[in-house]
Amino acid sequence: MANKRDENREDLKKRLIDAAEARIAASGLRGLKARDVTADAGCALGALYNAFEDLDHLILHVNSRSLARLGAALEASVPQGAGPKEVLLALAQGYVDFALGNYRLWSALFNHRLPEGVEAPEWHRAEHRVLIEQIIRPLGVLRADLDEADLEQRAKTVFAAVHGVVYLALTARFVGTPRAVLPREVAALVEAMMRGLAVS
Amino acid sequence: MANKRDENREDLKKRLIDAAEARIAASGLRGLKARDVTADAGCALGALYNAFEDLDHLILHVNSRSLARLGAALEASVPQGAGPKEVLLALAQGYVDFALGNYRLWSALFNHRLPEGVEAPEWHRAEHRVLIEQIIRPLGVLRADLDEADLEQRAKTVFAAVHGVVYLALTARFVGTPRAVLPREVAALVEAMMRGLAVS
DNA sequence: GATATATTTTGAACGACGTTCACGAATTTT
DNA sequence: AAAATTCGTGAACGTCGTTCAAAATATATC
Repeated sequence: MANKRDENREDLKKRLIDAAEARIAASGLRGLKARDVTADAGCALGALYNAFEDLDHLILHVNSRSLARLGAALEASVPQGAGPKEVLLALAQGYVDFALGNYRLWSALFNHRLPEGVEAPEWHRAEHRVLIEQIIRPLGVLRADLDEADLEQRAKTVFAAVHGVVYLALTARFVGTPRAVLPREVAALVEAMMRGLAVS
Repeated sequence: MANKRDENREDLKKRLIDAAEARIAASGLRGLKARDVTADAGCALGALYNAFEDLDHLILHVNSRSLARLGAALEASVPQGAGPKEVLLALAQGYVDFALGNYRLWSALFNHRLPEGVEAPEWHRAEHRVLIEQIIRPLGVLRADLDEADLEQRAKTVFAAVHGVVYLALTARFVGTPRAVLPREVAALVEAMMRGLAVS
């Protein structure tokens, strides 16, 4: 059997991702240290570089999990048999709730940067589709005139607008919305966008 | 005269900020190294810590300059004697242009983080007002029903929404809008927001 | 203007960090 | 069971931000 190796390998990877996820959730991307993670995972410092290309790629795997959880949370937040406006409002509030409830992991999703010139692997880029996937259908109902490509582009814009409000509220201490009024402001934004979109 | 000291001090500070600004503009926040900056400024490594509390506070001063330039750019982008909608559209496009034309300095504005628990000084937080200052008046015309506090809050939301689209387009390679369609999408967003806002 | 005092400049040294690598242990193949 | 391959190990390296004692310079005092 040539798979004791693979088993151990996969097991180590999982332990490392678990440990990294816990560290990020507890103290943010900045609090993630190779020595801590490997100690938590019960392996030597160098073993990390056997399992992953480097620390950045370990973070990519943590972010991969977060995107899956976010996708599931958004799906669960959509009410059954509701109109497009209710769906979009519910998605936005679901996004706010996820960001508030998983602040450091959500923040790692958008604050992590690979070194200049290094591109994220395609499998990871594809995972970001959950961010706009659920927006497309209800938006398509409001904007039956747009073709598929324009619709997808407009969904990205709608997501980015909501994300911008949430992001500045939670991470940029300067022009940010206080947390208490964040749900209200996001709702106002989505409602305004929908009213505006539906007409044109 | 007790000010040869102060003169030298201010001169060194200026040289350090100049050097840091050039380094950030050339290679981003990540490319900013204490040894490079002090070499560029023509002083010893330790002198940086005499002039500023640490590297983070030097970056704060670079960001301070960027905010001033951004404020001036936004002011210049507003057409004379135009209606509120034209003003808001022009401000948004001015913001896009500034971000595109000063990418790394603009990006430093939002990607720089102080260590956990350290707050930016009040003078610097106040400088961020340029981001919403010009939005308030035209928005107040569209929403005469809002009181001052709500108006300011709504202006932050409008800024954050536009910023979100620009930010994801320029820095998040995943769900980002291609640069070519960014002006169009920002215009669509602002128009939709205004139509929606004007009604409610 | 000379001496004393206060401040600043200097760069070697420190500790933290990500990453590498030669070696020994473990696993797979023959 | 021996040979070959792969993996785990942790000391060592280079880079970084930051500190600090000594040297240099500026100010204050007479």
